[in-house]
Amino acid sequence: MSTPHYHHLQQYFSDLIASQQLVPGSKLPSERKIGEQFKLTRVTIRQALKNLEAEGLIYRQNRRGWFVSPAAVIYHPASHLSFNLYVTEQGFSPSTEKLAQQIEPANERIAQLMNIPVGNPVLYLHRRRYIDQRPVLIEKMYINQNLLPGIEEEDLTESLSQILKRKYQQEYRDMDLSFKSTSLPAHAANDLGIAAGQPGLQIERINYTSHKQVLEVDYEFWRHDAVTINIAIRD
Amino acid sequence: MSTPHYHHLQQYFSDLIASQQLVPGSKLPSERKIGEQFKLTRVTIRQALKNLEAEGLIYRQNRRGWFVSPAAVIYHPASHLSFNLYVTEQGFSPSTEKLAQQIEPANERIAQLMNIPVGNPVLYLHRRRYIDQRPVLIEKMYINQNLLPGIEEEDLTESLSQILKRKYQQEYRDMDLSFKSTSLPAHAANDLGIAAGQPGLQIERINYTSHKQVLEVDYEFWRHDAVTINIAIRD
DNA sequence: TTGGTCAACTGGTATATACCAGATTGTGTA
DNA sequence: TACACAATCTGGTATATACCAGTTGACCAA
Repeated sequence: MSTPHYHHLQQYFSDLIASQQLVPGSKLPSERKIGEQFKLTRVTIRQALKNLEAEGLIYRQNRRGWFVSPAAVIYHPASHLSFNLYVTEQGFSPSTEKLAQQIEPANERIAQLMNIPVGNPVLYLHRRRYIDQRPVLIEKMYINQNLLPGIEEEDLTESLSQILKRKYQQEYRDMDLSFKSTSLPAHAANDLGIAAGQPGLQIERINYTSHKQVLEVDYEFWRHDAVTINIAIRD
Repeated sequence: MSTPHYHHLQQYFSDLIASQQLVPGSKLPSERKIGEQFKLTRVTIRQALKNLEAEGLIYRQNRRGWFVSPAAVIYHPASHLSFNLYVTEQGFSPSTEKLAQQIEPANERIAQLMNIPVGNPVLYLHRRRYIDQRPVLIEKMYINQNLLPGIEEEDLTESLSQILKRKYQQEYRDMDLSFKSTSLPAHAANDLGIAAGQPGLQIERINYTSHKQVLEVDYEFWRHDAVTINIAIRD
């Protein structure tokens, strides 16, 4: 067994995608069909498909099939551009869905960051964001409502940075970012409609006002194949 | 089948690790042993182990076994600290191995970035870096030797930033960073001694001199469980 | 003590098979 | 035409089994 069978399969689909005989969004044949064609069992085929998934070339929808991944969007956090803006600029179609919005008592971490007592109310916002109808990102944010009175009355499917600018004459400035490549936790995988344990990218983002106060703490859970992060460091 | 069997197994090992009954570096029982204990087949066990691997809790060494992952090191690219420094500061023991060093003709991308003709010589450096004896990172760098005459005579297992400072009175300043969570390409997986297709983090880094010239282009391939990236954006 | 050989052990790859649960599709009825 | 329902298709989970290819450790010979 010089090179394993699944490797040939990987190469086969990889080539089809590279040569655009399979275009983003199109459906692969079912695992059983591929099995007939290549005389391989589903175990072997799934190994190949999972590897392609890890490469970011394909993705699956539960019990619907495997699909070719669209190109990843480039996320440039330092630019302070909103999701809607940078996704649109790159030729994709963004949308946002609010899954939950409520006033919550601050947990320890949030309280410490926002310099408020533990248990004080913060605005919790839970959103799902799409690129071309594909759910790619779950956001869970904690907003310092002391700094943004009345924020909970806004349409929070809108871009937050827009609301900040329009209503509060504030802009995002300093931020702390933390990235970790790891599988998606069950809650995020569920929200994205994918099996738990699939690879993902987790981001923690802390946004500050121009007066060094914590405006918002943001946890993002991305499909790993949906995004590339670019940052320019300028001293 | 309310919750799948592999999920119980995952929880079991996850708990053992969280409660430190299994400490970083220690070996899990073999897949067959686990199978006997839990009356499950290897297929099911491997599903659980692969999920734990994706979470970053365990990793494998080819035909040696599964091991508990050490804590991830925090990489703070904007700090300009060398690998040796930040790894040491976090209580780990770094080491570096030079895999290749040669003068190479610049490819299109490198040439364009460095503003030199395609095919002009650049210094190519290929290193493997370890944390506590575990290979975690493959580096492939292209160095603008026009800006650093004689660089090829230095000990290039050393920190490059040290050499820059000592020999050339230069320091890292501006840089462009690009992150992508994807599986490791075959060459990097090989160099890390792991099976191709395992999850990883790819970084492209372009380092500039204080005069906006490209000093070095760096491709990094990290084990995904070995690193968390932190960046502070300050306008 | 050193070096080599070999058996046992490990994960890696693969076949064949089965049943489950959600998604889709087609059909027949109201 | 609109709806309900059943058949079918899809990936998800799992068993049982087999052989391959590096790794390790024990043992023996030089």
